[in-house]
Amino acid sequence: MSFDTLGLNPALVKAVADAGYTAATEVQTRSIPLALTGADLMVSASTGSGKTASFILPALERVLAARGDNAKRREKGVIYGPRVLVLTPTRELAMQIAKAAGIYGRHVPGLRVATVVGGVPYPAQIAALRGPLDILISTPGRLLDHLQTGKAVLENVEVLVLDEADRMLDMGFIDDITTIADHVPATRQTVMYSATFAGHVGRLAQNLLRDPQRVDVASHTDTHENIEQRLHWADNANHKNALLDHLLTEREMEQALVFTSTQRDADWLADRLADMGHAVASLHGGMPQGRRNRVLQGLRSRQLKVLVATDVAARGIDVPTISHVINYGLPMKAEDYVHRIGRTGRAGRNGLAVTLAERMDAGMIRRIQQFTTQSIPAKTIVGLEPKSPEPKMFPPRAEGRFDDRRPGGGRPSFGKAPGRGFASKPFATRDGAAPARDARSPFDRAPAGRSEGFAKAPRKAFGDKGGFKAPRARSDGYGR
DNA sequence: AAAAAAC
Repeated sequence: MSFDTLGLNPALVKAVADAGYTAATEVQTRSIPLALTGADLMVSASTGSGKTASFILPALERVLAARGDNAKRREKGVIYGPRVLVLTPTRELAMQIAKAAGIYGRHVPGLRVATVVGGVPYPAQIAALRGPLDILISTPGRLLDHLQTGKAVLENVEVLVLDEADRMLDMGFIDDITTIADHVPATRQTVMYSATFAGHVGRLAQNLLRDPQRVDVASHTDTHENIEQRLHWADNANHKNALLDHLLTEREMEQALVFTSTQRDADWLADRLADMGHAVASLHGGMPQGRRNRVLQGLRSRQLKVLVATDVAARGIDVPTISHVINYGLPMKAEDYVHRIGRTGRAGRNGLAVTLAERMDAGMIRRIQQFTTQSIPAKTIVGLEPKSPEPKMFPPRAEGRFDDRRPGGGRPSFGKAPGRGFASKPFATRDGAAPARDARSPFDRAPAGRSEGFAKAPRKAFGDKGGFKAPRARSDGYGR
């Protein structure tokens, strides 16, 4: 559906068109008209579904509608605080949403958007909170800090948006969110986004929302239709490294996001890859915020080809040129796998999500397959086949939608064109391991001409790699 | 046993 039928101000429709979007996504089509009525909303939408615009556009609509009030508000010399407050779990997400607000709000005269997140100096934030403000995007901790010191005023908030509510609860923000919500007028509109509304999130919704409308666009069992998933079994860390290097030097590799399980592994792996000549940096919560910002900027500007990150990057990061997501270390929760792979295949592009697993990871692989009710097809790369037999995997329990969607059995493998699925062998048994070089996939082309180990030719490296320490667990001395 | 987030 087109944006101009959603009831949005032409200034917003124009900004959306300027940004290159023609059609609204499902979550936008369904939630924007509801949001414009002022109703409370519970929205479950998968990552990359255009979620941010679905709450930023109605927020901007409200800002536009209130333009007349602003002169009055500014005159009085009183701190009014924002009209719209958005809470997000991570700092990067907050800044990304702020950027989107700037883009969609470019034709909104005098729009003021501010972010309040941890890890950055206070004075600029305090100044921003004091000035006239339309939209405030914040992580809970720092905002609560400002509330306690009286620097943040939320008594004129009209719209409260909770993005990634399930994640914020996972991170222990329940009390912070409740306290912040207590500072916001009860007459507000509240919009809550979450992958699920079961358990704690549902209870929080009950406490914060009034007669909410529900918009269910996607569940975790839905396929990312434009993301091809693959599994490579590796004998050991050495083998995993060789597979990784192969993937990173594929011709189709535009930019890769490589996930590790720990901060230490992220630094370590980025350091090794830099030594190999990759334009790489790491990203994790243990890094100073300034450097986190620079790294993300390096990824966006495409100075970086490879980003090695912890799950801080699992949600929200929206960089359309990420062609590969590689799970070098598995996530701790199956749910996080779904968020990780959603970092590729964005803005209508195709993406490849490759999981490198050792035998000890078989349990997690099984849980992921169970969670998504899909199996991840196991593949091999010529010259890099695992020497030990693959773990025996059992098919995930097929639930309703799984069968409903593909009556013939099997899942689409890449894109939507017929005949691309692996219809006859939907499960990753040893027999089901398909040849790696499958010419039907855009990611499968002729071998790069190298069968093992890392590339030796030095290429351009990115950023510093200070503070690197080899992890004790890695005594196998791969590579060199 | 991880990561994230306030100082």
